Amino acid sequence: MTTMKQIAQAAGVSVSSVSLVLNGHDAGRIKPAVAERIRQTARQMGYQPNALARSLRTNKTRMIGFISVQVATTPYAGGMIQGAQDALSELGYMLLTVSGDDATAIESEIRALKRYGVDGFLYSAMSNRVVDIPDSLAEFPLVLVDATDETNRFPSVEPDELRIGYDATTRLVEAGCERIAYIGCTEPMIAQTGRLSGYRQALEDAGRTPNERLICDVLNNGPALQAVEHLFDAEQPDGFFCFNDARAWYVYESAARRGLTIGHDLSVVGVDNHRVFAETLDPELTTIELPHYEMGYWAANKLVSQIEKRPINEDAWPHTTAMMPPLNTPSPVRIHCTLIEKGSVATRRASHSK
Amino acid sequence: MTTMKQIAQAAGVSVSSVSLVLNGHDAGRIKPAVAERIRQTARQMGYQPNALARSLRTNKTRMIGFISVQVATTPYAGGMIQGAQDALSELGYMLLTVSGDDATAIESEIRALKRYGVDGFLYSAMSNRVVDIPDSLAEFPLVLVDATDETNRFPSVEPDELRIGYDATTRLVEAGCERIAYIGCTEPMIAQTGRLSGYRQALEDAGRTPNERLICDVLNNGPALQAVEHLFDAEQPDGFFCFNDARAWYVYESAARRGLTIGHDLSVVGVDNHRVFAETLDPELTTIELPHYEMGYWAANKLVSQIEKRPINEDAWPHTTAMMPPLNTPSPVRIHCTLIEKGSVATRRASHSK
DNA sequence: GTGAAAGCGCTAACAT
DNA sequence: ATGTTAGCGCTTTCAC
Repeated sequence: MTTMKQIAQAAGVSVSSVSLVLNGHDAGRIKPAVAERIRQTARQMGYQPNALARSLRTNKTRMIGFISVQVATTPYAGGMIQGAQDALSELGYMLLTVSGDDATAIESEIRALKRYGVDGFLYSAMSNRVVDIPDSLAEFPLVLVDATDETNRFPSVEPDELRIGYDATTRLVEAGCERIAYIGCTEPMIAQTGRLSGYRQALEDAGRTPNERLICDVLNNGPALQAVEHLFDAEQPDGFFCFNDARAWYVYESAARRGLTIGHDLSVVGVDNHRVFAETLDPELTTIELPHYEMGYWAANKLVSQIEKRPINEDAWPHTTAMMPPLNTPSPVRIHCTLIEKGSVATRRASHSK
Repeated sequence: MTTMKQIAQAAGVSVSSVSLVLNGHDAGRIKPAVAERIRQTARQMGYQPNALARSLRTNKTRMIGFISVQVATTPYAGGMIQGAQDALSELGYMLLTVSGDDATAIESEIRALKRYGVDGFLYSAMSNRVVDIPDSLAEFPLVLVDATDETNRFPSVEPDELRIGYDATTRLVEAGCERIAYIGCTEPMIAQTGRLSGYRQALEDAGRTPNERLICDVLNNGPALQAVEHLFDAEQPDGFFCFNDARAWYVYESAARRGLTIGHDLSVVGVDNHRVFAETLDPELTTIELPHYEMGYWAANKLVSQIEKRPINEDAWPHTTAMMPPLNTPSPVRIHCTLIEKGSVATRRASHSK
C-alpha cells in the first residue's frame, strides 16, 4: 500500500500538499501544475487512501452497522442487506453486518460495532414488528428497516401493511370472489395486525361484513395445513389472502388435494417473504412482493443523509421495477410502499363443485 | 468514548502501563496491585478500545471481507453470511459484506475492502460453481465458500456434490423406485455436474443402466414446468431427484395436476437451496438441506486460523443438528459434508395408474 | 502557494 | 516495575 508520504517524496512536495490535492481542497491553494503532478504520481503508484488512518483523524469512519435480530436462525434480512449495501456502496460507505438472537447478544454486537466506530446504525427484526431499541443506540443516528419503534423516537422504513391487506382483498373482491378467507399468522406483529385490518376494511368498503370464520391464523407448522384444509371444507372459500408464502403453500396444497386449480377454481393473493414465488409458484397466483431490497436501500439513504446532515437525495432511488414512493415528510417518517403485483387472479366466480 | 489516556490520568499511571495491563501483557512487568487498579478504573469508566487506532498501529484490523458474486440480484448468501458472522463474532472479528454482479463491480468492492484494511477474504458465488478469483486477491488470505477455485490455489469449503447425488438416488432406489428421473439445471456448474454424476453412479452401483431420457435439465422458468410434465407423461417416472427446490416444485405441481401424491404415489428427493421446504412443503418429501450456515462458519474458522497462523480449532464447530465433518487435511481442502435429511420417502413401489 | 507541526488513540521498543 | 518516546497514515492549523 503506497502512502501519501511516498507520493510526496516521489513528487517532490510535502504530505500536506498531497493531502490537500487528493481530497480536492486545493482550490487556489496549490498551483494547478503541481496539483496535476501530484495526481499523476498518485495514479501511477496506485494510491489508495488508508481509511483507518483517515477515520482516526476525522472521527468519521464511513462505516454503518446493520443489526438484524433473528428470532431463530432464519436469515430473512438478505434483500434488505443487499439494498443497504448497494446504496451505501454508491455513497462511499461500508456495511458491517451483525446479528443476534437475544438482547444480550445484540448488546455485545453493538459494543463491537462501536469499537469500530460506525457512524450510524440500521436496525431490523424479521418481519415488520414493534421493536424495543436498546438505549445504547439512542444517541446514534439510527433508521429502522421493516420494523416499528415502540417509542416513536426513530425514523423507519416499512411497507404500508394496511394497504397491503386492503389492496390484496380488494383485488379478490374485484375478481368476483364472494367468500374471501384470510390466512394469517398467530404472532402479534405489525404485519399481521395491519394486513388483517386492511382485509377487514376492504370488505367493509365493498359493502360486506367480514366473516370471522373465514379468518384463520396459523403457525408455520404441520397443524397449519390441517387448519387450512378444515377451512376449505367447512367454509368453501373462493378467494384467499395469505399472510406469506408459507401460508399460500398450505392453500396450494389443500387445493391440489381437492383437484382445484389456483387461478381457475379459486383465487389466491399472497405476500412473498422469501422471494420464492417468482421462481417457483404458478404464474396464476397473484403475489405481493415485500420490497425488502428497496427498504434497505431507502433506509441506508435516509441514514446517510442524516449523518451528513443534508437532505436525502430523492433521485437516488434504485432502478427496480418495484415502485416509486410518495416521498414525504419530516422524521420519524414511514415510507408508504406502493407494491408490485405479479400474475393474475381468476376473474370468474370460483366453485368447489367443479 | 473514554481513552487510555483518561484511564492513565484517573489511575495515576502512564498510558503504556494501561496498554500493557489491558492487553494482558503485564506478566511480571506491572505490579499486580497497580494492574488491578488500572483494570478497575477501566471498568468503571466503561472503557472500550478504539479498534481503528489499534489497527493503525498493529496493521491488523480483525475485519474480514465477505465477497458474494450474485448472478442477478438474488441474495443466496444469507445462511453463509450468518454462519461466517457467528464464527467471526466468537473469534473477535468483524464481517464486512460486499457484493456485485460483474467483475468490475467486484473489483471496486475489493478495493474498498482493502482501503479498510481487511485481514482476509471469504469468497462465494451463488451455488457451487467454478469461479475465477481476481488477481487482486491473490496475495491475501482467502477461503472460498460453496465455490471451487479454477486454479486450485485457495482452500474452499463446499458440499460433496457427488455424494449428494449418490445418496439421494440411492435413497430412491432403496425406496423401491424403478424409474428414477433427474431434474437438473442447464448451467454447467460443479453442483450440477457433481450431482448428476452421483445420480449415474448410484444407479450403476445398483446394477442399473442410467436412462438418458429420464434426465431432464431445465432452466428456472416457465417452460421448465412443461418439460417436467412431458417427462411425466412420456416416461412415467416413479422417483425424482431434484437439483433444487424450484425443480422440486415443478414435480410437485405436475404430480398434483395428475392427482398423484408425493410420498404415496411417487417419491421425491430434493436439494433445498432456499430453506423453503422445511417450512412449507409436504413432510413426505425428503429434502437434502445444503448446509450454508455451516459452510460459512467453517470457512470463517479456516480463514482466521490461516490469518493467525495457528491450527484450526476443531472443537469450534457449530452445534447444529446438521453434521460432523470428517475433519481433514492440508489446504486446499474440501470439507466433505454429511448431510441431513428430512421427512420420509415412499417405501413402496409407486404407480401412476393408481 | 507550500511546508512544518501537532495530534487522532494506540502499541512497543527503549530508557530509567 | 514504570515511564518516555516514536511512530502507524492521515488531516488541518498555522507560519512562512
